[in-house]
Amino acid sequence: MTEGSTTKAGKRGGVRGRIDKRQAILEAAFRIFARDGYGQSCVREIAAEANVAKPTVYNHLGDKETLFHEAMEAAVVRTVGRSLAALDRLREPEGEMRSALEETGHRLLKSHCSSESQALRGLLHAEGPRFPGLLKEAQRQGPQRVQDVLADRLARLALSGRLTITDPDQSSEQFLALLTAPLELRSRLGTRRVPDAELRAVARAATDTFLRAYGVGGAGERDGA
Amino acid sequence: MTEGSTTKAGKRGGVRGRIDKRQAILEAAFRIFARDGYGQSCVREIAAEANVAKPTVYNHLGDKETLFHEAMEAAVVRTVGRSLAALDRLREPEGEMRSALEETGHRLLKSHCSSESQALRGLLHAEGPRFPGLLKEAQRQGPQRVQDVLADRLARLALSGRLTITDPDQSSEQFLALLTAPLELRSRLGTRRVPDAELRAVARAATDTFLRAYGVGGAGERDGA
DNA sequence: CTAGTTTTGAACCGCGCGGTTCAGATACTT
DNA sequence: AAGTATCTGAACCGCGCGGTTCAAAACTAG
Repeated sequence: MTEGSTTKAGKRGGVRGRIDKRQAILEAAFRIFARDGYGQSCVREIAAEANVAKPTVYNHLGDKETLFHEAMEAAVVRTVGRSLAALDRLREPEGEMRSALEETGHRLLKSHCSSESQALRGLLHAEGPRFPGLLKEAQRQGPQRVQDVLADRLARLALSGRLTITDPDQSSEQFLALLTAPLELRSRLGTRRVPDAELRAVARAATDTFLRAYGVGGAGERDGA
Repeated sequence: MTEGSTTKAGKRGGVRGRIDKRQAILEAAFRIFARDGYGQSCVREIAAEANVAKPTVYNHLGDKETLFHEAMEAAVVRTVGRSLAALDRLREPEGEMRSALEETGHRLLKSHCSSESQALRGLLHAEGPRFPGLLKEAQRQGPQRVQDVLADRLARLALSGRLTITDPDQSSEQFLALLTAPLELRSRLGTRRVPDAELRAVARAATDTFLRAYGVGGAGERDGA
């Protein structure tokens, strides 16, 4: 990525043909890989999905492996942005802690459950062992970054006396755990679509527990309603 | 493992044995599938791993798909037992709540991080979408069962006044979330071996947070030491 | 021992894959 | 206009796969 516009940049694209083939190929590749898995995907079909001839694929990306590698990296970049954006709500939240956390959680979950995110995690899980470098990178600038940024936010909130956490990294890890882990089972490893109401419920439950443990006052804010 | 002392030595049999070929094949198949993924595995190699001729594989299990299906189901059965066993510690725990939860959590994590469990989850994640029936069954009698049994235990503890939870199912879900989710990142999706000390730390942190939220007294037991 | 079942190795088949080649079509540049 | 870089379709190659066949072997039962 980042070097997309080297030589052939900046054309206006007709609906067909002159768009940046490379990106079209990478997106199509990700779709096919996500659907069939790496081993079951064939380059032919990827080319078809991208509306491109097979040699074109091999011109832009020499190899099925590097095609996969590149398609995955692109997907990581696309995905991580949405998760990080969800955390913006936590910088200097105005209302009460509960609603800020709950909404942040809900946004994180929506990003987490987007079909692209789920497909990405599935593929990483599936082919990660065969692409250790890719896996490491993806984790570092994906979930790890989200967790770090959230830790920063939580630390600020603790400093301003709105949370009673002492280890922001651990709290961040655990808040994310309370959010995402339940989805594993509920979405059947990403196979089932989870209705938004359920996401909201999970976010609410996570926030509840988190505030019970780390809300101001130490006793947590028991919420009867 | 477990293949070392089979009963092949009973007769003058050479290298090949009279063991239940079928099980040997299933175990070998799981090993190869786990290592290479479904699409990249070839039956030839599975047969070799099982010390068996290729037609024998097709005699016992007619098809690569059903071979996979069956191997996975066997692995599920093998795995779930270990996790359920870890929960035994929670029936009428004698000491304090903290140590019981912590040790239970640690055992669950050890089971969760066993190479077989990790491989199983990886394969489910990888090929689940192509085997929806298998995925559903595996989830139902795997994680779902663990979560349900834990909920039972927690409910008993709440009833006897040792926890202040109101929704055992949710608490079970969240305790498991606090345990397993952090491992996703730390083990790099099961690629990295996590040292036992780290498992202990995660179990401790999970227990800490859980008790802060649901320990007796509502305020949770803040534990300095 | 005989009779019967299972396992074995090796050869075989058809197929679809990853990857390449090439001549011709297409689009941008000047 | 010509010139250049790219894209295209189709054919092609070699290979290894899933799956089968078969006759010889190994083992079991009686």
